[in-house]
Amino acid sequence: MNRTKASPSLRRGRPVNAEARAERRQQILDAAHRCFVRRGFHASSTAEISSEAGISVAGLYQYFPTKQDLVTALIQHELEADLALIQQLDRAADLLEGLQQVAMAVVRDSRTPQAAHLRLEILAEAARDAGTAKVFLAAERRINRALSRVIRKGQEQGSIDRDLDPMAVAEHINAFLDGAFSRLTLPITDPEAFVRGSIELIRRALSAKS
Amino acid sequence: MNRTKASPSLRRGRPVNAEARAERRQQILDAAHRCFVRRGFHASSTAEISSEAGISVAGLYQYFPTKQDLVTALIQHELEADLALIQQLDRAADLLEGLQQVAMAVVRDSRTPQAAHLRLEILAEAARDAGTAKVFLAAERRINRALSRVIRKGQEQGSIDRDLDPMAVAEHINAFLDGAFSRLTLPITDPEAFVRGSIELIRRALSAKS
Amino acid sequence: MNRTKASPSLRRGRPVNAEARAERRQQILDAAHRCFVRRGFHASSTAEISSEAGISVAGLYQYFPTKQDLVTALIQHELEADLALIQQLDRAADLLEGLQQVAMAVVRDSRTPQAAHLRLEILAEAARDAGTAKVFLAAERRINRALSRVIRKGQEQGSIDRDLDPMAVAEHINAFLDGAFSRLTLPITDPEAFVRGSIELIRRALSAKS
Amino acid sequence: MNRTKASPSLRRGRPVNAEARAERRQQILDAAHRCFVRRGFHASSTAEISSEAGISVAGLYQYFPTKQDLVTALIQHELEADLALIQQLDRAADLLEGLQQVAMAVVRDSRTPQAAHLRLEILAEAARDAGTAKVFLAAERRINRALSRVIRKGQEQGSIDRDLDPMAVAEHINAFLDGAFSRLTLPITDPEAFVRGSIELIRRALSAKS
DNA sequence: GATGAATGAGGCTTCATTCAT
DNA sequence: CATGAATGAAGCCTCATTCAT
Repeated sequence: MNRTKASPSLRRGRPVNAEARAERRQQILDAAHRCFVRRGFHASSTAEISSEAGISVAGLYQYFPTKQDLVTALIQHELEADLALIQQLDRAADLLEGLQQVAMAVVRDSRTPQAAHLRLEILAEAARDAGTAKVFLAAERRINRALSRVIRKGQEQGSIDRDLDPMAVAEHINAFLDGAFSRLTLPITDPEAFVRGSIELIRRALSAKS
Repeated sequence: MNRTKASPSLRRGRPVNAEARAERRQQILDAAHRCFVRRGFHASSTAEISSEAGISVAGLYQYFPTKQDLVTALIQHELEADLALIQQLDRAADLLEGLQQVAMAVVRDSRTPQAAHLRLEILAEAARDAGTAKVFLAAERRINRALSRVIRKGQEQGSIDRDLDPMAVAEHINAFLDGAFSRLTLPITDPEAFVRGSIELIRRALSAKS
Repeated sequence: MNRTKASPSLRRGRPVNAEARAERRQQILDAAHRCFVRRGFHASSTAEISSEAGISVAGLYQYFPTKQDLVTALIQHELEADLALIQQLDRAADLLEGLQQVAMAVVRDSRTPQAAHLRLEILAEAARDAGTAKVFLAAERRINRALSRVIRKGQEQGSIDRDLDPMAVAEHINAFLDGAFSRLTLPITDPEAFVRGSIELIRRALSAKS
Repeated sequence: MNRTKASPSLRRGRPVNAEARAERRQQILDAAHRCFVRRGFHASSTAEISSEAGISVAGLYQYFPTKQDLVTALIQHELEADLALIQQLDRAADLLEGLQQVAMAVVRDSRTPQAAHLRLEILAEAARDAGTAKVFLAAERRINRALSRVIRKGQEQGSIDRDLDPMAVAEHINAFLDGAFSRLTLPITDPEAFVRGSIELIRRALSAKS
């Protein structure tokens, strides 16, 4: 009866296959990523995802008790990747320079249209589902805080207008970038030029008046 | 030549009631709007939509031969409403003033969160489906042209920097506004302040340097 | 209330549009024929049939109160055509010669595969539905009687064995021909040779022993 | 090379129970058989079939991914049974004697009207659907080859005319028997006498001239 | 008489999920 | 732990049929 849960205290060290488990979990998340990017959250079936992950459907349910849980986990995973991206800006001397560099790297990445699509799916899911909205806003706050730190640095250097409220500006830039990003899902003529223009407008908006 | 259409007065049987048909069609689109806003395109079933429209499922299919057709029609309808919104700017003396006014009116409208959600669904659907992307881009071009006209007016008045390319700026503003708009689907503290901030940043980006 | 049926005695001669009605009816039967041949009875929808007939669906229901009625009418029509075919044999001097001629004419007709398909649909429908079976057997009896007359003529001429029972032979030939006919629906190599062989075997079966 | 299939004993999870699967599959085919005989292929719904098989509709789809696949499988199953029937003739010393015996056994079997009905459904489906036609013709060829072997044996014994082409005769007999068989779906007076007459005619057609 | 408009019932198929092995 | 097997509920769509015009 209590065999499966028997005396965890008797197990020394970390559970035997925690590593393999985490690996499998990631494998599923990757497969889900590919599926969601291809067809969206709702149009991707558990069968499709598990097949893409090279696992049985029932197996999937041992890692995510619900499809919604899988969706949520993937969203969280994705949002963390976004945070990592923003944190790259910290390394750049100048916010706008850094933004430019990161943005150009992103726009040149062939996987960006898919990433942009996924971002839209996430925004839409947050609009539909209050739970997702909460998760999204929590991640958003961390990102904005990171971004505002870089902005403040820019203000100290003088490249960004000191009158601007760093946190508010962070929120707006974030939103703006989402808008610009959403265009990268579409077959537009010159994505690179488009992104360059976006960055340039942001620069104009933030730069200290003479 | 006109044999098949000759003498419509001779047409036997019950005449087509174009008016009632158009009305019913709109009634369905309205119901679909409500459903799509509530749950998104894919999670809304034809049963749900037709029930909301006060019609049978089979009846729905006399107006839209496919669920995707209904989705597309609704998207087109929505995009046209967006165009109308942009055209309101023409009436304002100044682009930025006009933008401010329209934006404030929008943010105060209680239906805006839903409209914003629908906008996200449309963007996501465009990312998924090439046909929708085409429809979207076509509408986008019309909107951008209208917006660029207003921008040019601003440049002539001197309120907008003459070095900026009106069409490119229109594209970016449009994208930026989408990003800002997407935040209105979320339970943020002060939407009005947020939008005001967005407009202010756009003003800074566009305004002629002293 | 009794307007539609009002005083038929007051109408002189035949009802006003009996002719037009019969024409329309035939027009529908022809359309149904084309549809049934293409997809069978059950897979052909009233919408498809009426569209093929250039009429509204509701219009169809004024001529055939039920789809099954239409099917039955078409079966009857088809069976009568079969009877007419058999009666052509009467004109030939010799049964086997006549059979040969009719069969060759049939096998060379490009519409024969379709006719053969329809014949199979009719047989299958008769196997499913007792009502159709009755209709079918009634027509069969008339055909067999006609055929047996020709056979008797052949016996009198000496070309057919006098020991054979004309009616029984008619039944068997009829069934045999159905079997041979059913092969003409399939993409076989040389239909004409096949039919020739069939007739030849029948000839051997019937011919008087030396 | 055999990496993916390596060491089946290492396969994790519940092992496939091939036996139970085959049994269930047959159980479904039997149920489908009953339904198809009752109402034909197109009028039998998946709900009806699965209910008759004591399985859920979704369960049905684990064994046959499509209704058409089920139909095709059943057709194939049926055609193989026909082949087995023909192969019984091999055991008889004389073709015509054997034919007589098999035919009498068939006509006395109470399930024959149903089998005959199914045969008609198959022929009709082959006329409708090119894929089925191909399957049908392939089976037909095997049957004809088996039949022609028996015929050749008859020719060697002298009971069958040596001038006849065994393969051609096989084709015709097969077709003729289909025609005769089709009559067994109908409420005719004396099926046994009818079949006896059919065999007698075939005997006359094949027997060596004195 | 003929058509447009509407609909309940039902068709095939897929889904997320469970459970014994 | 992982899989095979099963399923109720639901999804989209089509059908034969009716009825007001």
